[in-house]
Formats: sequence, C-alpha cells, structure tokens
Amino acid sequence: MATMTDVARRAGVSVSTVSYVLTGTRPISEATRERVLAAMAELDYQPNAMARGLASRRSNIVGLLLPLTGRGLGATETAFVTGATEAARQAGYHLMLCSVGTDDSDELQTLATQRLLDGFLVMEVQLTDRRVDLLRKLQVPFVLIGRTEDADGLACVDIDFEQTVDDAVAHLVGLGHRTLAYVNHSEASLASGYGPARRTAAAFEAAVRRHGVEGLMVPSDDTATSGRQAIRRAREQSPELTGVLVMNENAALGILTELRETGLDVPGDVSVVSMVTSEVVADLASPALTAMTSPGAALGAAATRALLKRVGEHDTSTYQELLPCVLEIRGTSAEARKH
Amino acid sequence: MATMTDVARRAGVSVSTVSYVLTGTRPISEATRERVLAAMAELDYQPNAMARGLASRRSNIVGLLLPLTGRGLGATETAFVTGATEAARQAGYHLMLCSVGTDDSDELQTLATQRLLDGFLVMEVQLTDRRVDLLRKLQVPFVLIGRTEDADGLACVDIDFEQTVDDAVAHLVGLGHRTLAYVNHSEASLASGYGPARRTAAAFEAAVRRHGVEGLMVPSDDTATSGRQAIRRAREQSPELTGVLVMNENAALGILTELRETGLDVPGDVSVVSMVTSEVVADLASPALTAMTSPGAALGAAATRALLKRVGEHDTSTYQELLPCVLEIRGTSAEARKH
DNA sequence: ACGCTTCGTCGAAACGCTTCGACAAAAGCT
DNA sequence: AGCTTTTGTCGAAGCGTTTCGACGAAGCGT
Repeated sequence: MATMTDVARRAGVSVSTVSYVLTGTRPISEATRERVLAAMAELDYQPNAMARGLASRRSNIVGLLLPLTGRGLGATETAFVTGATEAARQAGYHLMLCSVGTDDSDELQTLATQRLLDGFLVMEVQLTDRRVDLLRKLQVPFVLIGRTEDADGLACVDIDFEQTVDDAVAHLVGLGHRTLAYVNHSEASLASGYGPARRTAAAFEAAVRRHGVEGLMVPSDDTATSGRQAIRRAREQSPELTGVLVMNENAALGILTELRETGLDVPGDVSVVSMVTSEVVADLASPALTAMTSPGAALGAAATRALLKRVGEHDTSTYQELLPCVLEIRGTSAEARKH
Repeated sequence: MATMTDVARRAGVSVSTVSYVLTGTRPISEATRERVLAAMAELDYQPNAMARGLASRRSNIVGLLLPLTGRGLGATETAFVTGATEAARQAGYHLMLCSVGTDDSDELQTLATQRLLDGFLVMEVQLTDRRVDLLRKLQVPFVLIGRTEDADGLACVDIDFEQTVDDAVAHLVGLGHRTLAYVNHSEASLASGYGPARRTAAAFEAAVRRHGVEGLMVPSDDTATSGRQAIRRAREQSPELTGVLVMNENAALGILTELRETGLDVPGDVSVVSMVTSEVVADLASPALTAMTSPGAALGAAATRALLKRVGEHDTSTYQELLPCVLEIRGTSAEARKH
C-alpha cells in the first residue's frame, strides 16, 4: 500500500505539496500537479481514510440514527435511506447505519463523542425527543427527519402532511364525495403525540371544514385486520360515507378487502385514497390504490444535503423543508355515485 | 474533549498504561486499572475512533455492499440489513451502507483500498460476480450473501433453497395435491443465471420427481400483473393444477387476485404457497398467505458473525452456512378437493 | 543468596495524513 | 529601480492512538 511519502518521493516534491494537490487547500502550479497526479496513478495511491480523518478531524461519514425495532422498514423508510446514501455518496461522504433506540442516550453519546461521525441524520423523531437535546448539547451537526414539538433552532426535513391531506381531500371532494372518513394511525400513537398522526388529524379536520363536507376520523393499527375493523366502525357511525382516506398501507389493503367482502364495489361505491404510500404497495392491491406517494428518496437526499451544508460551513441556523406527497390516481377512486 | 494523555496525567500513569487498560493487550495491576478507569469516568473520556483506527489498522467498521437500484428494498433484504447491523453492534462493530453497483469495480476498489473498512458483506451476489474477484485480489475479508457459481475458497451465507422448495412441495403433496405449478422468477433472471432462480428450478424438478407428482414451472416478473398472467398460462397448460408454489411476493398477490376473479376459491380449489416471503406481506393478502418465511435477520446476523471471525483471526477458510425458510401455514393452503 | 523468568510499567517510535509558518521567486505597484 | 504582494513550495509540528523494547521489582527454584 503506497503512502503519501511514496508519492512525494516519486514526484520529487514534499509530502505537503502532495497533500495540497489532493485537497486543493493551497495553489499548486500546473506542472507539479501533473507530476504528482502521475505519481499517484503509477503507484495506485489511495489516501488512508483513518489518517486523513485523524489529521483533519473529519471522517466524511455521517450517521443515520434509525431505531431498528425488528419489525422491519417500510418502503418509505427504505427509500429514504436509499436517497440519503446516494446523496452522501455524490458529495464524497459515506453513510453509517446506527441502530440506536430513541431513548438510548448512552449509546448515542458514545457514538457522538467517538469522533467517528461528522453529523447525524435522525429518523423516527418523536414530538419530544431526547436525542435532539443530547445532540444539541454535544454540539454535533444533525438534521431531523420529522419534527419535534418545538422546531426552533433545529434543522428538519419532513413530509408536508397538511398539504398532503388537503390535496387528498380536495381530490375526493372534487369527485363529488360529501362524506369522508380518515383512517389514521393507532389511538396509542395519537395519544403519545406522534407527529404525523397529530398533524394529519388536525389537517383533516381543517380540510373538511374548508370544503364544507362531513368528516369522521377513526384510528387503526398498521395491520390489515385492524384496517378492516376501522372501516366497519366508520360505516356504522356514518353509513352514507363514500370517501376514505387512510394513513397506513396495511390498513388500506385491509379496508379494500373488507369493503369487497361486504359487497361494496371500489371505486364504484366507495373511493379509497391511501396516504404516504409507496408505489410497490399501491400496485399490490387490485385495483391498484390511488395514493399520495411519499417522497422518500427526495426527503433522504434533501436531509443529507442540509446536513452536509451544516457540517461544512458550521451552519447552525434554523432550517425547515417540507415536501408533500404527490397524488397518483390509480384504480380506487372515482366519481361519487349520483343519487 | 479529553484525550488519553489527560487520562494518563490524571491517573498518574503513562499513556501506554492507559492504552493497555483499554485494550487489555498487556497485564495491568488491579490497583492502577481502577485508578485509570476512575480518571476516565471523571473526564468523560472516549477514545478517538480515528486515532485508534490509524494506529491499530482497524476501523471496527464493516461495509455492506448493497446495490441500491432505486426500486427499494424488500422486506427480506431489510430484515437482513437489520440483523447484520444488530449483530455488528453487539460485537462492537459498526455497519456502513455502501451503495456500489455490482459491476462498479472502480468504486469498490477505492472503497476497499481506503482502509476505512475492515471487511465486507456482499449482497445481491451474481453467479459470477466481479466484486468477488476484486475483493479476493485485494485480500480484504468478505462474506457473500448468496453464492457464486464456484464457491470454493469463499465464505457464503445463503438461503437453503433446495430444502425450502422441498419442504414446500412436501407440504402440498401432504395435503393431497398431485399437480403442482412453480411460478419462478422471470425468464430473464433464469437466463442470466440468477442463483435463486436456477437453484429453485432444479430443486422443484427434483422434489416433484421424488414425490411422484406432476410439476410445471412458469416464469414471472415481480409484479402482481405478471403473476396473474403466469397463473393463467399455467392453468392453460395444466388445467388439473391444484397446488401453486410461487417465488416472489408481488406475483403471489397477483395470483390470488386472478384465481378469485376466475371464480376459483383459495384454498378450496387451489392452494398457494409463497416462498421467501416476509410475514408483513403474507398478512397483506386475504386470506393470509401460507408462506415459507425467509430467515432475513438470522441470515444477516450469521453473515456478520462469519465476517467478524475472518477479520479478527485472519481466517480465510471456505465456509458455508445455509438456512432454510420456515413454513408458516396460514390461509391459502388446504386439503386438495376429493373427486 | 543466586540467577531466572514473569509482572507491571514507561518512553518513544510509529501510523499516514493536514496544516501552519517560513521563505525564495515571480509579479505588481509607484 | 525599490518596495510590497502574491504564488508555489518546503519542513516540521501536530492529530490521538497502539505497540515495541526496555527495565526495575517481585516471585521462583535450588
């Protein structure tokens, strides 16, 4: 393995000159630059990442804080990770997966103090999140995927839930539906103050009022079975219901099954719009789900860019970027039946 | 940020003594060890990962070579990643996600030569894989998830496809099915020599022969639509077909839809067993899919353990570990109809 | 009491890079 | 022409560890 000293000797310059060629920190004449580059090529030189990191106090690695609960990642999260990895790579950075629980402060502190990582991308952000306080105290650059209660002084990238819900409701109302149900996340997450659940709940209420239609919200777990129960409950409470907005994918599929088995046609009798849904899952259903496709990869890329900017420029300003899900009309939404 | 020098001064010993306490490389008396540990605690000392890496030529990071194609990761892959991350963490290692294309030798070479990673986990292994040759040439420890054509001298961890197919066929035959179809991966992947496709094809043929039943194989892309076409084709060729084994999840859901719309009952008329399927996806269907659940997390953990062993002990022997998928009987398989 | 090994510790030399101050040489001003 | 900048390069001092050789102090067998 060739080192910088080898390159310097071969090119007949000092090591510092080689370093300047590599980093561009100081001007180097065209002639010697070429000699150095040639020497590197001949020796198959690759800078040693550890040595570089030690000397420059930069690892060029960012950590992705992702509590791996064991139940796996959904398509949205996966897309996010993919997008982030790709964006990091393009900027010459690497992404390290850090499976640290949301409340495992010790583990996170170790990780952040080791000087192995230049910054953090924080996923699965709670409304009040201990990791945020810790990272802030430690003065480590970080960007949240999601938002805390008070986002002041923080950098966040998140789905624009308000816009997304509003677009979905507008779509259904535009098709003539006058009585809507929103199948949200579970009661538990609503109670614990889970951001997306809270925000969409509020947004749904606002949208419904603004459009002057009836709206009913019911909670559901993220399983097909729970989705079936939810839609049954919704139809009991409000039998004239023709438009359904549903937060999570598995519940959405359960709802389709339940409606079909009740003898109702989708989208003939009832229209269903799924939120924050990936294309893959949408196509699993038959007919394919009309859905608000989550901008997973775009979010990941945006978050990474924001983080790298903070790392590079010691930027520490408040920053917020919200991306809406985009409506993909497929087979489960149609004009409301006239009566 | 406290350094080792600070700790040494505080404990009244030399830096090397501190280092020995930390690494256990040389014996240290109980008394000074305690003094050193106390000093560390008082100073909130954390070893600097870069310095340690430079001096010891070990980063304690392993790379996960995962071509992120943009179409996202399935549940099995995700579980794998999760399992690997967790296993690495428990051994004091970290996992770095490396999105490197299967034929991007330059990128991989850079990565491996940088001395940033102690070893590699290689996913999406092709039957003949250029990455394998490169890593071998570079003398970097690595473990494959999957198998190449010639696995001699390599370390591989993979699904035991032969066993899995055999178990699935045995399940269907045990229920009285005498004519089976196997909906495999696409024609293209079969032609390109994709391992799982080839291996399951051979295993299916063998199992069918061994059990003395009829078997037909049809290819399908990994989409619901393609699954529907595949089952239609299979029933044309072999109308008395009552048992279906299907390789990929999306196709499996398509098959259920197609059968239902043809007026056939599952599992009353036809039994369907899905292979290498995660629980989440299995539950999406109604009735839930009887499936061979892939041991994603276990595979990831096994691969990581194997890799760390090689890294630590400069072990370079041939190694192979195969884990079968386990049969989860749910709602899509039942006794064959008597006639 | 004598050498001999074992134990516990120290000092110093790596590890391979970045970065700072210094300094000729070249270039830009009046 | 003389003076100040700017440009291009060098040497050396870190960065915070690990690791190796050395060495005094114990512990052992005889």
